[in-house]
Amino acid sequence: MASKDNQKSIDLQEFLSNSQMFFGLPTDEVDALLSIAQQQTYQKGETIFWEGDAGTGFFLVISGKVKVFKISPEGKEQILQVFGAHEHFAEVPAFDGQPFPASAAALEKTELLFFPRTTFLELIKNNPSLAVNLLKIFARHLRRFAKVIEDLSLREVPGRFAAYLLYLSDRTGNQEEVELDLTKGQLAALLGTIPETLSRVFAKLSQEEIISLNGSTVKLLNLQRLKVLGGTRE
Amino acid sequence: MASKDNQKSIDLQEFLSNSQMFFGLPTDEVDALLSIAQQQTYQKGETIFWEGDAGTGFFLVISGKVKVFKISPEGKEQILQVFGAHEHFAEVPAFDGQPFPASAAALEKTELLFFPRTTFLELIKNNPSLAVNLLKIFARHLRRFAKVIEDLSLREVPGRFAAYLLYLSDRTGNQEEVELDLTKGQLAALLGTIPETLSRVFAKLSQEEIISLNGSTVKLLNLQRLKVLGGTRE
DNA sequence: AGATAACCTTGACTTAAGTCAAAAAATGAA
DNA sequence: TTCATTTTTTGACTTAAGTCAAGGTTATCT
Repeated sequence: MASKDNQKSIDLQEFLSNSQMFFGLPTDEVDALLSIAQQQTYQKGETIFWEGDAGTGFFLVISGKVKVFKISPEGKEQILQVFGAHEHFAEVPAFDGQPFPASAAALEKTELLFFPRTTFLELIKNNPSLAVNLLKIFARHLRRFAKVIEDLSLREVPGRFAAYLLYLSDRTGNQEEVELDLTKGQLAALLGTIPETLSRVFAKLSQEEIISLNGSTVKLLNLQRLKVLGGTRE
Repeated sequence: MASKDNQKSIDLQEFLSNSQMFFGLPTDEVDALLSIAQQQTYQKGETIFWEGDAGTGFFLVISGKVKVFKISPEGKEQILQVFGAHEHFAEVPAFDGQPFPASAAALEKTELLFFPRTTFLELIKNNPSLAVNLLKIFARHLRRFAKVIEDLSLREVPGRFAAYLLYLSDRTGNQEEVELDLTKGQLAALLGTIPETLSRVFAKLSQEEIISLNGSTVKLLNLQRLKVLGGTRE
């Protein structure tokens, strides 16, 4: 019992030290953090917070997957980002104390660590390296968002989809095939479209033998044409 | 002569101290900065940097107006942001040293101060308050970008335009009318559309007597309906 | 002022992508 | 496995917004 608990807390310690946010933080600070952080569990589909709620802190994903999204009055959803294990989200409201700028929900059963804002702010004050970590995180988010804006405004759905496949291929280093980590519906919401449209894009690209689909595995049959579609600018 | 130069440098000192970035910075540091910053002048339409160029520093607008934008291979432009006097841009590449994520050009004759990256990084290291300032700036940009993404994905052009008018009205505190600070073409690029479409939206809203247009002055004839269109959520 | 260029509007047309509805697959719980 | 729920696909249709081209307006420079 006691040893199991101990094991678990050592895991979390590693988790924190390996996260972007707390990288380089002294061990005793990490321990202190852990005693304050609250572990939370969400079931698939459960809401973590709604856009407009008071920004009381930020979250680190221990396991599972979370979407951060905006939703229109008509019910259309735009996923801003998906976060998996070791990643954290809602750093901006935790930093500035303003309401959450978007909503968050669990895409599957998810375990989170919640860090209250006050703890977080004190920690930043006492650890300049944390401020630098946070700056790096914000900088990365800003670059990502700039790309999303570009995609939504300057590219059509097949191009966005192709770019996403190339991104997955790049991440895993596999030029042959990629594994979709989201349902088609969620993927549609991430790419700024709706399931019907994405479905037709799948059909078109399959028919043109640029990709082929087995379950959630996408074979990249024609990287050349995929790159043209995805507009590999480099 | 000498007194004129002196006068000018005092102005710039004030400029720096009043900018978001350098707010609260000790006077001697500001002086040191000024001796390193390079003053630059750009004519209307002139490019300041291109997306992909090495991120060598950031810019503070002394006078004039600058657009930061992305452009598609087909030539469609999406303005990410417009910066006027007292505002600064390209902080992210200055911070992370990666290439500029977008291009920048002068919308009118513009005077800038350029701060080389190296100076900037040293300054951050020695002034924790500067890191906090930068965090605030990044946080604000992230919130803005999240809204832009929402607009592009979940709203149509009339809604975006109405939201923009309401934003101008809010900024100036004038519920009766607002002054457009961009040409229609630039406004179209800011709202993620093209001049023809924006022109038709103007026509439609004028015909429905929601707004009326005199030169660059837009009278807000029906705030109610404008708010419905602009989707004032809260 | 007059001329050149930049910008804006309008019309006719095309097209990407959304809507709605129904059927087909896939998933998961009993 | 079987049934029920959820997800995905497909078809027919609509619509917002882009394209192209022509005219009209406004601004700018000498």
